[in-house]
Amino acid sequence: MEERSAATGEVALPDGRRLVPSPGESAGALLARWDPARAHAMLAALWDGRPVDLAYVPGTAGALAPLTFEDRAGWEILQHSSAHLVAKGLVEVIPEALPTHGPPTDDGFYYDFDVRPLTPPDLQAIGEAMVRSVRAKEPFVRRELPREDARRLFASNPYKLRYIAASAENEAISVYDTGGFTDLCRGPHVPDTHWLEGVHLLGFSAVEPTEAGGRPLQRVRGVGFPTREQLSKFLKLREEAAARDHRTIGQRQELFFFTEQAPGFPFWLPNGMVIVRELERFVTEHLRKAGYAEIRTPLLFARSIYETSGHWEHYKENMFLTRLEDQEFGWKPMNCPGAMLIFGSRPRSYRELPLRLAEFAPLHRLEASGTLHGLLRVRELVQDDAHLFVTEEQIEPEIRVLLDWIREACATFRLEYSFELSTRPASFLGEAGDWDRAEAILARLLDGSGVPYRRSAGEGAFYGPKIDIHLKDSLGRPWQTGTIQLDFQQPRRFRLQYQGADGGLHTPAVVHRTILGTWERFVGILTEHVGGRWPPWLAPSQVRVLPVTDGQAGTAATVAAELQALGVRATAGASDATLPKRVRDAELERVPYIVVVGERETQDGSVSVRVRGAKGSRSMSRAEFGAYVTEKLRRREFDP
RNA sequence: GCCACUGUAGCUCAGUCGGCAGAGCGGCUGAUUCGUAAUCAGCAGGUCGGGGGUUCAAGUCCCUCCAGUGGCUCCA
Repeated sequence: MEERSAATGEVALPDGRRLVPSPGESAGALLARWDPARAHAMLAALWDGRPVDLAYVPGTAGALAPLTFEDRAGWEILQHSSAHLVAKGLVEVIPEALPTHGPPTDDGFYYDFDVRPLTPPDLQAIGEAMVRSVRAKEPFVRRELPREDARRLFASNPYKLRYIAASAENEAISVYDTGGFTDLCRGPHVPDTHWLEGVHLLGFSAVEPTEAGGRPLQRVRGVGFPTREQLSKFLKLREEAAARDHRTIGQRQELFFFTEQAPGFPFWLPNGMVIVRELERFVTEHLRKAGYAEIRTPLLFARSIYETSGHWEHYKENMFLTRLEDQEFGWKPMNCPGAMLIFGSRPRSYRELPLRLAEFAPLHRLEASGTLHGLLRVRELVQDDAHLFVTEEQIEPEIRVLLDWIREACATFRLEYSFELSTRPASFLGEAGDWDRAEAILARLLDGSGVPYRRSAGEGAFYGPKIDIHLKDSLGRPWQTGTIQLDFQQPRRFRLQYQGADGGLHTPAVVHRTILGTWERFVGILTEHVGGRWPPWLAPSQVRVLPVTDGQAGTAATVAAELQALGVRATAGASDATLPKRVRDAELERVPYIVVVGERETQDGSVSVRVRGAKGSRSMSRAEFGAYVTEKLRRREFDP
């Protein structure tokens, strides 16, 4: 806590200095007096921990601190001010538009309007209006109004009236004027529109109406920077991110493709399949060590199975259904029913627990057409799935192992991840008490793991709470991959039992879990993460052996064959183009190792190796190179 | 599913006012035999997303369906 000065009107600053404001001196003026060198970067202030405008005049003693774009709070203020600028521009272009609200988000801001559907020319015109406002350097001026005046001011805007009605009786109603545009707002704001020089509109879309029966609102999204240089940097980063898009790389590297005739159903091409199989091997090796057994269960089940599992009631809309001889069947959207049936197929003993059953089967989910997104959201997918049938005591140690394994796996891929704890949804199976218990267990495990996590109330699966792992794509959008779900409901519904040491019959708990999630989404994320530069162990083509001329075609074939015998994916290239051209092709393919053999190498049994990402080439013996590569592959090293 | 936008050669894209469908890359053929990010020449390749309409004439205008993109909703 900031120490309050006893002396009336004395203002404490972050470095411990105290200043006495002259009458009417604003926070901005005080801060400029305190630190003139940094004054230009200050866009707002904290007064006793509360964000205020620089124009705010502190009447009493208190603590004052500057806010800049570098501070999260300052960043948000600039985003929010940018939203105001959008509203000003949009109302200039479409005077009958009703602004609703325009908050900052994780990565920018938006402003929602009740207005006819927008068009690209609208956006263009709005942008131009915003630029005019920025050039005019219009100040954000705060006014506080009596409620009645505020109601009159916004009489034509029911959304703003609702905010006024919802605000606390004792709260001042404040509005901000910006070059003739007035918006209801708590503030604070940047001093003037010139601060918004680096604002950039990202697009617009319809959003669901805030209330039933209302018409959809139009959302304009954007991001703000205090300077054009910072905006340019951002745009450049985005451009680079677009080049890493897995859909682009997947096409270039021939990893997968989609066709209009099967929307949302990926075709894995030979190169992509190499990656999937390597990932499968990576996970399967772990399963063997960690005491899992593998199973294979049907892709189709009669409706009654889903009625038992609860999917019929809670997931039917997302299922592909089909009729077989007058009976309704559904393609399985998850592997759990099959695992439940196997557990229940004969009497079980506590000695068999924990029973860990893994199944990598194709799953079908009828995702809405508008949500499909390359490999990141598909309708047919394969999870690295397993179900752990456990006693109550085994829950914690089993999940702890899973959390460790997730950390280890992410380290292998150098992926940054975050955990999310999702709790009981509105539509759930079983008793609230079971849920509380399960949620408490997961929370305790996460707390104990020391990894920060987010809590999402109401986001759990219908049968239990879960810990989700989130990975981000190249544009920073988060995607759920791995998941750990604790389920007391399905075992009960399937009447699963085991005989305990006490001779009695007990119902096991089930941990549903995936580590990488699905091959589809994981390969998609990983493609963007590595930008198509696959770690050698995953690279579809690991070594390209190039002869300098036809004369060394035999040498190239021999070298490639030697490497293949070591289990390396090596191919000998032809000499159908100039060497620089063939090197270029292999570089663009992101092959980790390009080996050149010419006359010299043929003579002395060496190879000239070009390692992806390294400058130049180096010479080594064939045996040395073979050992080098196989060691890289064995250790699953990230860099070649 | 909702809103907006987009769909032309394998890929990236041009195609003006409605008037003969184009380029680069890739592919194929030939020449070149090349020392670490593009050798040269020639050739092939198109139901202009599908269907319907307007028109003497449609890649271009209108309707409709499909798919994709960005959001929303939903979710691994």
